Amino acid sequence: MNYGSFDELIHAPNRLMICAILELVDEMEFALLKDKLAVSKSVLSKQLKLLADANYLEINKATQNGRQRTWLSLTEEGTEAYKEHVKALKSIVG
Amino acid sequence: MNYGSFDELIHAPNRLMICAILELVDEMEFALLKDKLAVSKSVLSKQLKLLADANYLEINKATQNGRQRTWLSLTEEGTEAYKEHVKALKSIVG
DNA sequence: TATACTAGTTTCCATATTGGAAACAAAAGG
DNA sequence: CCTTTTGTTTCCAATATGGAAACTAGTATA
Repeated sequence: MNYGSFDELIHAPNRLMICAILELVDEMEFALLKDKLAVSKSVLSKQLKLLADANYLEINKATQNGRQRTWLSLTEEGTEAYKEHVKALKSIVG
Repeated sequence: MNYGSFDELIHAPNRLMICAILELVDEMEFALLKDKLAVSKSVLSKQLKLLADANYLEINKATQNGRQRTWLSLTEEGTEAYKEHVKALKSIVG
């Protein structure tokens, strides 16, 4: 039986939300994610960097119709870590 | 539909474990809980105080067979808050 | 080209959290 | 008394968190 692996990096409220959202929608724009979380852009940027540094998150920048956009998505490693963390959570809270 | 109420006090890893354990077993001794969490007594004492200050935890001291023992248990308010937090978690992680 | 705007990033700073060791307190036993 | 047991509180260092402001890069506009 696999009880999952508790991941403190993912557990923090904002980062848990980020992972949960990105796992569902596969990818999302910075600005939209910022609105969903209701945090400042500096805070979001820093939380994203933490996830990216752990190879949990991919940050893709592109220009569309003259607008700069940043797309976020979990890497495979990030998705796996998130799923493991969810397992761990479930084994804790039942 | 009730999505629960995310509770940062409960969410922190050690405190989440404390609540999860106490919700299951109803009450537990300080020393045993300390072993389960694998933290120092000062750390456990402080986390317990935080929960107690929020009226989430009851701390009962008694002397049994000449030994001082401290029993921990969630209050009704604590149990309720924990359950709400678990709901919130589940609504986040699916 | 100069200026302004958009979209994030990084710096700065203040506050909060976390953790263990050590000092302390209280109760019980010898 | 002195010691042991069982937590609590203090002390101190390390990390985390958050927003505002400064900064950067790309794009648009005059």
